[in-house]
Parts: sequence; C-alpha cells; structure tokens
Amino acid sequence: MDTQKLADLLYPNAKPIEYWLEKYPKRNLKRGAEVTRLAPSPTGYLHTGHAYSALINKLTAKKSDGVFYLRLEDTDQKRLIDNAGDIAYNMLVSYDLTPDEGYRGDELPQIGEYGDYIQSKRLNIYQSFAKYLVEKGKAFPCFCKKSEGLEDVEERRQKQLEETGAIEEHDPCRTLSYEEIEEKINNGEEFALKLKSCGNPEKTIKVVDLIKGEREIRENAKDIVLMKSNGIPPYAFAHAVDDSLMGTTIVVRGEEWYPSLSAHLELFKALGFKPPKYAHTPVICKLDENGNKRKLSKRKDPEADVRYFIEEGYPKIAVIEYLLNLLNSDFEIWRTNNPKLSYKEFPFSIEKIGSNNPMFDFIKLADISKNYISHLSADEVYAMLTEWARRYDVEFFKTLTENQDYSKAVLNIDRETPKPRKDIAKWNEVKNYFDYMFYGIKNYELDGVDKKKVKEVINAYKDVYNEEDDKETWFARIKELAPKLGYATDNKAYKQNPENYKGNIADLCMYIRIALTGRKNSPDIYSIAQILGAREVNRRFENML
RNA sequence: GCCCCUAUGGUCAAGCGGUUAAGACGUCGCCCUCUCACGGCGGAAUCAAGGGUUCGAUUCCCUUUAGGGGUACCA
Repeated sequence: MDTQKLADLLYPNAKPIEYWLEKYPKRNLKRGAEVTRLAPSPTGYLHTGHAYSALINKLTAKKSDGVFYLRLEDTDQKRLIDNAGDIAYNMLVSYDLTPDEGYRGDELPQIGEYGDYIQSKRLNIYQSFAKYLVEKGKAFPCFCKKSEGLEDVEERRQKQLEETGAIEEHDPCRTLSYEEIEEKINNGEEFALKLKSCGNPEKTIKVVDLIKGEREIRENAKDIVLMKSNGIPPYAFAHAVDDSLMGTTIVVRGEEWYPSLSAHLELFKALGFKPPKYAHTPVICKLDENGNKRKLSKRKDPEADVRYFIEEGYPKIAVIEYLLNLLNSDFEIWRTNNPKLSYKEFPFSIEKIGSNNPMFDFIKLADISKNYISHLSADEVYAMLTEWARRYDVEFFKTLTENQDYSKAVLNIDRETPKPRKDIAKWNEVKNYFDYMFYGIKNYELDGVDKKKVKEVINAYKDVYNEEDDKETWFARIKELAPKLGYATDNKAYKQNPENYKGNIADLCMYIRIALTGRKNSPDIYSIAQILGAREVNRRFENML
C-alpha cells in the first residue's frame, strides 16, 4: 500500500515532524541532570499518590540540578472536572512541591520552552507524529465500533473469551485496503488510529526499571490506539510524544503502568525516539473493612485527597516526611541524626524505594507529626495553628488572635526545652486539648475523686498560693502544706502505709490540677497557673469551693 | 481465562549465601515524676507453605497459596 498517500488522506494538514523537532530542541542541561515530571489528569483533586510521586520527581530533579515540570493530561474529555488542574498545581505549591516548569494553574502563565503543557492544546503535534507513523507503515486507521466505558469493555472481553478462548491482539482493520479506507473516509466515517504492532509476545526484551531493577518483559503485540476517533490521543501516545519532545529523562509512575511498558517501548521505537528511564513506584494501600489490602480509593478514603491533611491540620512537612519515610526507610534514621535539617537535605534515592505496596499508617503519621511539632518554637506553632484556624475554625482563630501573647504562652508550655512535649499531632486537636486555657472549665472530671478532699485541699492551698513564686518555691510550698493536711510527701512511705495518709502529694497536686483545669491530666500546673494569672487562679479556686 | 508485580513481627522495613535476623511506630513492663506527655531501660512479636540448588538458605530456582495490578477510543 502507498502509505504516503494514506497518510495524506488521513491527515492532510499535519505539519511534518521536523517542524516540532526543531521547535523543541534538546535541553541544554549539565551532564547527569534529570528531567522529571508529574502528569496528572485533571479528573478530581490531587491524590495522595500524586504528592508521593511529585516528591520523588522533585527530589530527583533537585538532586541532579535538573528540572521538574508539571503537565496536564486532559485527554479524557468525559472525566474532566473544572479547576482540577488549578487545584492540583496549588496543592503542589502548598506542599512545597512546586514544579520548576510547566503548567502553573489557571491564573499564572506557564513557564518553559517546551509547552504547551496541557495536552489538549497539543493536538496538532500529535497529528504530525500520527501522520509520520502512517507514512512509515506503522499505523493504520480502524473503523470498528468503540467500547464505551469499563462495563462495555468487560462485556466485550467476556464475549471474546467465550468465543475464541483468547483476547485478540491484532486488529481486524489492519488489513483494510487503501480503497476500502478511502471509501469509509469519504462516507464520513470516523476512525481511530492504531499501532501496527510488529512485536512477538513469545520473545522478551530486557528493560531496566529504576526501582524494580533489570527485568525481562514480553514484547508487545497489541495494536494499541494512538489517536481516538475524536482526534485526541490516549495516554500511551501522548506519553511517548510529549516525554520525548519535552526531554523527560525519568518517568516516575505507578506500578499499574508496568504491564503496558512494552507497548510504550514499541511506540518510542516506532517514533524513532530513545525511551526515558522508568521508575514504577509502589502504590499506597490501606486495609479495608474486610481486612484486605487495597489501593487508596478516591471514593472511600478521605486520606486519598491531599486536602484532607490540610483540613485536619497535619503540618504539611509532617505529611511529606511521612511519605518520604515510606519511600526511603532510612529516612527516619537520618532524621534522628539530623533533627534540625530540612528533609530536602536528605540523600534521597529512587533506587532505595522498596517494591512493596505500603499501607497508609495514621499512627506513624501522627508520630512523625508530633515529633515535628515538638521541635517547633511557640511562635512557629502559633503561626501554623492560626493559619489553619483562620480557615477551618473561625471561633478558635478569633480566640487565638485576640490575645496573641497569652496564646503563645499556652503553646509554649514545655516547649523549647531539651525534652519537649509531644502531644499535638494536628492542629484540630489543640482546641480541645487546651480548652480550659481558652474557654474556662465546662465540666470537671471527678469520677473516682472525693470532692470533699478537693475542697479541703483547695481551701488550704489558696492561702499559700503566691503568683510571685518561682517553680521551686511553688513546689516547696505544696510540700510544706502536704503533711499539715495529712498527705505524704514521700512516695515510698506512702506506699508502705497508705492508710496513714489521706493520699500522697500526687493526689494533692491532682486536686489543684482539677481546680485549675477541670482535668486529672494536663501539662505542668505551675506553668498553667502562671499563664492564667493570680486573678484567674483564685477565681478558679473559689469556684471549686 | 491470560499476563505482570509483590511476599521478613500488628504496621513501615534493613538484609542482598554463613547475622544472637537492624531500626522506627505500636504494644507490654520497669525507672524518672505533681498527673499526662517527654525521656531512660527492658520484654513479647517476623523470614507465607512445600520442594529443589548448596557444606550451608530469609537470601538463588520451581510449585502452591495469598494480596495487588493489567488485559479500554480511562489515566
């Protein structure tokens, strides 16, 4: 068949590929610089998996003085959601995963010489390369009825399995003659362009995956779709064309793409491009209600949306460090040895990524978060907390900002010391945790507590309480008071003969704590009393009597 | 159905032919202590099963099992 004639029939107006090859010359980067990219499809919010791979991409590019860019893969018209691209970009920015190049949301202009970075704006480019493949006899038009949606596909697959016992890989339309094609085109029939695969699945090829290592995979034999009948390419073709033209050196993508790798490699070969390096990453999973491991699901799992962590008030760095810990498990050792450094200093390596699909662990995340927060100064905590509250808890925001110094003092309890408290994992916990400092005491935790004893203690203690005391004097006074009221100051003595005492000094302190906070547990009561101030302390004592 | 990937404690995982099988989270106990948290010390808990290869397998090969993924004009 005259493939040039066919190419002109199918794509009469396409530019020759040389035009694009000239327009997008090779990148001029230093040796070893890696070009990575995140290429989400704007079909919803930014998935936690996206943040995970953005982190890999960003760190890899940074480490090699390369480029990390963002491209929007909006080739599925049916699933597009307004603003999804914009949200994705802004989420990346807010997690400090800002791309160096590419699409930057709907407000800002794109950066970079290799645009457009939105695939739907690149249709003429794909057309050129589609035409090129037809010319080379490596692609053909297919006029078959298309499958619509997953159910349709499954039904068709089932039917084919029953009839032939296998799934047809070569497409029947590949043998159509020029005349037949011309007639269909003239009748206005729509066509999809397919790859005329020449692979043999009995043969294998060697590939190197940056995570999986050296592998042998079967050659591709499927006539995959290159251009859908609406003139838009599906993932594979857009991937091959864009990543070649944009100079991507490492493609980081989820493991679910691994089975289609051989098809992609055939495509690169057909196009005459050198394929990039690949890194197929594990997929973050969770345990579902039946006890089975499954991929984090957009519909069922709130934590699949990176916005969830922001709403809950996890510090963004904590989330990133959790993900980093999943990627390179030696990160936490490094973190303990380098508590002050930014995670960006960590010697991240793609090769160290394990190949198991990890389970998302909130307990571990909370631990990382608590550690992170415990090392912040009160000013930093205040800043992050108010930023969160401004958006998600307006009442609390008002409270916090009405009296900044007071709020900071509360947040500073047991902070900025060698052994800081680790009790806050996310900002939405703070209000409940310190409500007695901000909103008074709503109810007293008194189960198992003898209220008479509380009154007795407070009644005596209020007279010796002195706001001016330093911490040691403060405690000395309590110690002095204890025996007078019948409380033990020596724990051992108390344990030996508890019947000789009304309680020990710990109980005495607990009563003071209850009067001041309404709770049996709280941070250091000396600090709390100091922050509350004598007036409020006395008021709370009176309240108790 | 077929194809691919994965398999070390409850979780994340080091390990890459010979180890008392790291470490972290969680859990339990003790110590510290005005409670809680922190911190310190210690304990329990893992190589999915069965075959090979080898002087020797957690490690290499095969089978089974389990889980995940793919098999779309979705990404």
